[in-house]
Amino acid sequence: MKIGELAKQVGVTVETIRYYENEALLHPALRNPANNYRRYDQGHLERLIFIRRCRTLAMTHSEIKVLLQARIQPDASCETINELIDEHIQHVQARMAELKILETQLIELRSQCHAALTTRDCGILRELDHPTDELTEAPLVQSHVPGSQCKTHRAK
Amino acid sequence: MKIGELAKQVGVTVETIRYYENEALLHPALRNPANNYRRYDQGHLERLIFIRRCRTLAMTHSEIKVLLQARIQPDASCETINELIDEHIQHVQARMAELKILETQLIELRSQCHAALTTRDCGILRELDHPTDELTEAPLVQSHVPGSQCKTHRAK
DNA sequence: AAACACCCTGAAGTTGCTTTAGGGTCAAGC
DNA sequence: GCTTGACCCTAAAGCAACTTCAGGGTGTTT
Repeated sequence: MKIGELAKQVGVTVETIRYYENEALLHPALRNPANNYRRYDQGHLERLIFIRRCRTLAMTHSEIKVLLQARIQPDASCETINELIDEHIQHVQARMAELKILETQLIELRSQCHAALTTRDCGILRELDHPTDELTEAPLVQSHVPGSQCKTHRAK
Repeated sequence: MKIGELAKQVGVTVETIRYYENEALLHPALRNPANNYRRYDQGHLERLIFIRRCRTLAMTHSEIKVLLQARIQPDASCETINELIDEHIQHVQARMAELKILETQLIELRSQCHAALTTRDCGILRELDHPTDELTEAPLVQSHVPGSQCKTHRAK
């Protein structure tokens, strides 16, 4: 099948597929010598689905590469896989803990101003300017809580 | 003071300070004509601390610009600020909800394999290959739960 | 005068894609 | 035979918030 059809079946854009080939997540497709179009088979399809499932689980490309490697070595031990997933769970949990702290701080901050005053009297700005306490030694967290704005582009 | 001292006082790297100037978060510093070194005053220091406090609350640069703007307009209404913080809190909460789902899925996945088997028999790979159920329509979440690996580079 | 800490600029790297620019291919309809 | 529109190709740039690198001055000490 051609790249567009593969994209539709898996629910990604063709750009993503080409990108994965560049990243060596997908094996380079065979090309139709006549027009240089990529040609995909069932193996590509299954591998791409696997990759996408890993991505929905928020794994990085390098993590996915480890799993892909394990996937084609049926006699190897799966200990690596277990460890990878365990670590990944810990990442997620650590991240949630950070966000929980962040939420608490933001709610506290928000409570400093309820009425619509002038900025001169706004407790929020005041707090940001002259931190009273707990916000002081917070972990520096990734901006704007990435992921929440994620677009889940599906091929149309 | 010179850039290195400012960096030390606030706890960021000098690169970050120069970057903020480029981003127009910080006003361009005056330069020492003799050697072109940047020269900072108390105003810069306070503004930088303000920015860093916003960053620890995971605000984006554009959000911070709004707050910085409000900060120097004491007679304006602070409604914008309240709305900004409210939206920001919602982002954080949405992100946490996503991660909670992710965690559930990962734990479920992990439960497929307890012993160290060969990959051939590993329930995790099997699950990733042939999704049984719930993982199927998950939201696509940012990779590797960004922020958890954050280094909080402090000037030394 | 060498050593070392500190300053400068500009560009590239990070992550996982998306978007843009510029250009071929192919099937259908006129 | 030619246009139209859908689909394919590559390479490069953009996004966020920095970090890192390359290459080169400055300033103080020994």
